Amino acid sequence: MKKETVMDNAQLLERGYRFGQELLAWNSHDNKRQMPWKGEKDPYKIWLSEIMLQQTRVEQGLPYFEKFIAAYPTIRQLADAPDQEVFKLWEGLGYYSRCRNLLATARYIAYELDGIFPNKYEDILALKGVGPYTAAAIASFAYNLHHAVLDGNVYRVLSRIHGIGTPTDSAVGKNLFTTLAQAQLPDGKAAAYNQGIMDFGATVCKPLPECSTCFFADDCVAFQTGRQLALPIKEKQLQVSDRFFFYLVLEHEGKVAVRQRQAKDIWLDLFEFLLIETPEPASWQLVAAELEHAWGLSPESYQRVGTRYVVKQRLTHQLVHLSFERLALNHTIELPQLQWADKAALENFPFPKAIKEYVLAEL
DNA sequence: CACTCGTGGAA
DNA sequence: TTTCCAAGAGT
Repeated sequence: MKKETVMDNAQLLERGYRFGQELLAWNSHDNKRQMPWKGEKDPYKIWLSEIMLQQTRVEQGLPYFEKFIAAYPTIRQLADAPDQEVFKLWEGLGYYSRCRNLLATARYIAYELDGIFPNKYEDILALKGVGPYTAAAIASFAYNLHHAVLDGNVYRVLSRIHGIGTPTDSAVGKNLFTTLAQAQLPDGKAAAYNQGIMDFGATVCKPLPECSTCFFADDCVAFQTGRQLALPIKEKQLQVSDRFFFYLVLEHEGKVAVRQRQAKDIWLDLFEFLLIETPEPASWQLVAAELEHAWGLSPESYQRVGTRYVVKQRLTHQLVHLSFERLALNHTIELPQLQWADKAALENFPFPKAIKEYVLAEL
């Protein structure tokens, strides 16, 4: 009901049309933002860049894009790469399910679709790791199909120019802005408009906006009513919980024991050391007891070497407290999913950022 | 569908 | 220091 109330507003639609025309002019003459994939028509490169930029700043994702294109110039080369090699290239970029889905989709296109990237919106949307935003981005940039992108920039721009206070992180808000974004997409200009509105949101209509340089300030409802800093509205506040990871870095004859995370949890598919997780900060006594109880490692079977290494890693919903303790074993042991790697070979394993930093600093 | 999945930079 | 949030998607 609310959606129709807004969409039936002729004033809003007219404002949206005017914004589209002025945005296209701005994009042609005043948009100075440059990115290596801008104007790119190779769907592989567009797809790769869009996956990498999900919830990721351009400056952070750009070096990864360059690395991937250098290593895998074509989608078939990506499809043929070993998992661990690709994860190693993705290491540090975060949201590692993107990497898993990237590989699955590359192999699907290379071998099920004979290397031909889909060119219909519904087929693009069906790809693993591709949602409404990425499908619209690929469809418009590669094929100029009439699909409007809706990302954080677009939410911000639309909520401000129209003065819409409906929370963008609500179901109602998502439907409303999806409909509105599509409704004001200029005919035949999907690629330029989509690129323009995201650049506009990133360089002018930023969280802290530069309204004095904005071409639309005179028509912007938020600016005219002094609400540009209050929009968009988000209603949900995220909860951050503490977790305590105690890593036992087992060493024997120049080798280190590592294993791959397999649970549906943070850092799925990445590597780590033998882990004891506790609900509260753990004392060495507690860890030593667990070490003996769970894996039969008595205090006589190892020596503590080096110093305790402690670090905190903040994730979106968690604050992980990591402790590392090096243990030199008298005898090697066999544990499920545990593999002994040469220290020099650790650089081939993809680790979470905090563990990689530990490896570089201490091993 | 509410919740979860990293990391880095800015305010 | 803490908080926000950035070219979102999967479940």
